[in-house]
Amino acid sequence: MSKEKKYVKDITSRDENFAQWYTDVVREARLCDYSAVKGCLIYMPNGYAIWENIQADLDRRFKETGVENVSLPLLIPESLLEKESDHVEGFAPEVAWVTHGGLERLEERLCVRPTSEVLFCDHWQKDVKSYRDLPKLYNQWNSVLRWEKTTRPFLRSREFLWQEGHTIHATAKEAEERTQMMLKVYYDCVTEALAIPLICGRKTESEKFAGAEATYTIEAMMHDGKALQSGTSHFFGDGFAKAFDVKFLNKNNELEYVNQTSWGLSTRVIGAIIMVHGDDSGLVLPPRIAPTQTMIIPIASHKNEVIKEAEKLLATLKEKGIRAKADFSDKTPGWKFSEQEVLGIPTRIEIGPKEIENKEVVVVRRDTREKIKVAMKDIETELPKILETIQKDMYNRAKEFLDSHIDTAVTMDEMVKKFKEKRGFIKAMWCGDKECEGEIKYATGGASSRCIPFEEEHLSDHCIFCGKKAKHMVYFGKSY
RNA sequence: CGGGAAAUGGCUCAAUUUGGUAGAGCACCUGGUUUGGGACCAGGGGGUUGCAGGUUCAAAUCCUGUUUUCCCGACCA
Repeated sequence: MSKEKKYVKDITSRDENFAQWYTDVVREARLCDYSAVKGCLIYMPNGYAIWENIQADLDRRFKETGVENVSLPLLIPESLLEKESDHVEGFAPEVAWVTHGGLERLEERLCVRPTSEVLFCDHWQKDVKSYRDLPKLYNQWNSVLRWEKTTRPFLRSREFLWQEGHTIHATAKEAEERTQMMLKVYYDCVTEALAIPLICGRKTESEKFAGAEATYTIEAMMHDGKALQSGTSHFFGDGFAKAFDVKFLNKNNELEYVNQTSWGLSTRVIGAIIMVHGDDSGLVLPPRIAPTQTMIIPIASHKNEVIKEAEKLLATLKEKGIRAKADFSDKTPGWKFSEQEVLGIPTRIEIGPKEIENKEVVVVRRDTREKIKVAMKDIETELPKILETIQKDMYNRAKEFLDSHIDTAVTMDEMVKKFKEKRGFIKAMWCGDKECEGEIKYATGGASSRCIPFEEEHLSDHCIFCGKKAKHMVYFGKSY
């Protein structure tokens, strides 16, 4: 990988300085720009279009499970935020406040939503009367604000775009099922559309969401071996319902509290796409969510014949539903090749006098740079196949990377040594104690528990830190 | 939030050490020649140096504050 030929200048080598490489790719691919306020991003067309495609894919999946979209306000009165104590405690350090309306000081300050559980509860408290009103399966696409200290484009910003789903149910069982169902939706979307392999499972007590009974997560591994929590789904039981008095009459005419869930996935996954698939030439986008799937590059584009053929090709591909563009500018072909690569466009099609003569085109894959000659008449059926192959190959390569960077450890010495020598995750047994979790993090220089997988392996009988009886197998890793 | 670095045209940087009124390459615009891995020639437009104060005859340069960015750490549903 380190010998990888660099076709694009101005991007730091990935293995030389991963953090700088990330920043360079974001800038060179023109995904976002900084604004006057720290941590508040300008999503530029290239970046926003990726998000729109992720939205479209997820939204479709949500609706298939009966979810409806709604829109709740931006502001939350302080008194409302304070109703659920764990929740406030968790979010208090990172909320921003509106204190004035015009020139006058407000009687009660308003927080800019860091998440909207309390707003949904407040609404449902009034709206829900009977078991016939349940379940409510709501989602909103919006942005939220969390006053982070350290910010990085997409990975951790103060304002970020996401969707937050909120549901209430008559029974805990139904809510718990919904929690896992939505995690599965995330898993399917991220693995299928974003070609990012995942591990998933339950968060430990100390890592779960403020106010939740259980938090489930999908975790991806970046190229530097660090974990990125890419989506979470929470089961609340009736904790919020009790705090907000959200009750309904069941069939026996008895008042009961509802059971609640919430789940979110943010523009952070764009960071994951960059760090899982990108290389030293820039972005590499999975075909399914790439805003442009193929860039037609006419060669010797001053020739009428070439332009005419390229235009015909463009029309044919668009007709077929492929997101195709053509670059008819007077830049040189070499420039256009580099541009296609920086932007991560999955394929380019080279078409020049030679191709026209032979009634063929050259398709070049972004991920492997493989050149494929395709007969002109077959391109509309061949290109979709090539795009599908790229999608699969990208997933498989990332999966291979993930699998080969997961190790196991039975003793602390072994774990510390392995974290020092190799990037990635380490599976280990754990007694369930918060203290051991903290000690492991300290001893390894920052590896936290990522999740307790749904299917645990038995590596030993004892907790890796304290040696007491092990309760769970946990994935540990350094994270973003 | 701590430690370090930085902020000069869209980008990368020079001029800062030793104060003297901002320069280059790339990008952009016009015309021409080019066109198979970031083309070439000629001409042109664009910045008072992140912001606010201070010192000085004079500040990109020195001082103070502040904002933003980057790197490392802490924190982070």
